[in-house]
Amino acid sequence: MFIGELAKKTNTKVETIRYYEREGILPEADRTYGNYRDYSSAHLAKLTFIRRSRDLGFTMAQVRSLLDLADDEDQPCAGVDAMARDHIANIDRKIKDLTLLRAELSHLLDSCESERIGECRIVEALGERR
Amino acid sequence: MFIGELAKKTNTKVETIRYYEREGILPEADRTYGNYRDYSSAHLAKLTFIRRSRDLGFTMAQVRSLLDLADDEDQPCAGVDAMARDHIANIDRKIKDLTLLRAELSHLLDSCESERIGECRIVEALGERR
DNA sequence: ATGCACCCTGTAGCTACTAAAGGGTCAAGA
DNA sequence: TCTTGACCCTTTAGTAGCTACAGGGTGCAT
Repeated sequence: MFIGELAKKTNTKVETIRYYEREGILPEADRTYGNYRDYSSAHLAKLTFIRRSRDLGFTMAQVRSLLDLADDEDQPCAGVDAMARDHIANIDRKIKDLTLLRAELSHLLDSCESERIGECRIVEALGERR
Repeated sequence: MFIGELAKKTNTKVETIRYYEREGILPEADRTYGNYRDYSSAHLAKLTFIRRSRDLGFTMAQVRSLLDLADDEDQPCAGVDAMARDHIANIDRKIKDLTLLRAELSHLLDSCESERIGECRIVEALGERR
């Protein structure tokens, strides 16, 4: 299968696939006589894994670790489990920060009732030293 | 005031301040005889505004718009108000996405009870068939 | 005069792609 | 057979928002 087909099947841009190859996260494909990359179903599986993981918010470094862990069949599941837990903790932190942010912004909005920027509380509040 | 002091007061890295100047978002400072940047309290106020806005998750482009809006004292507050509302909508989207993500990951975790990676449901679920 | 903290410019690196320039390959249709 | 058009190739540079050097100069206290 050529790169365009693989791209379609995994919902990935062609350039991104070549980028993954350059980065060494996706193994190099065989080449046809005309120098086209020729992918196997193993490539399809691995790229699917990578994309799913990235979609879930894992960084490239984390995906690399996941792939390393997954490559050793006899390793305990615990490593993968730990990474997932860690990632959930990160997500929780982000959600908390965003929620605080939202409250602050919405508070600012409540205080914006004047007609001119000169009296705008939002502008004031953003420039104040705290 | 020299750049180091401004950096301390605004909790900003020195390099970041110079970057803001290069980007044209913070006006150039006067220079001393020895070519040191010499900042005024107007710079302090503007940088504080920029940093607060960035902390609230506004992009550089948005901060630029906010500054433009704020610079015209007679403009109605509505522009700033609209940007804040828009930003809140973005934040709500992000929170929603992260919450979904968290649910998915936590679901994966529940299914991880085997001893070996070979049977790890997380790895399977992510796309790797072994 | 010497040490040290601070400042300067310029350049390159980071993440995870994305785009574009300038070309080659291949199958189908006229 | 020739041409068209979709696909592929490599290389390079761009994105956001900083951050980190390298290789120097400045200013002040001892």
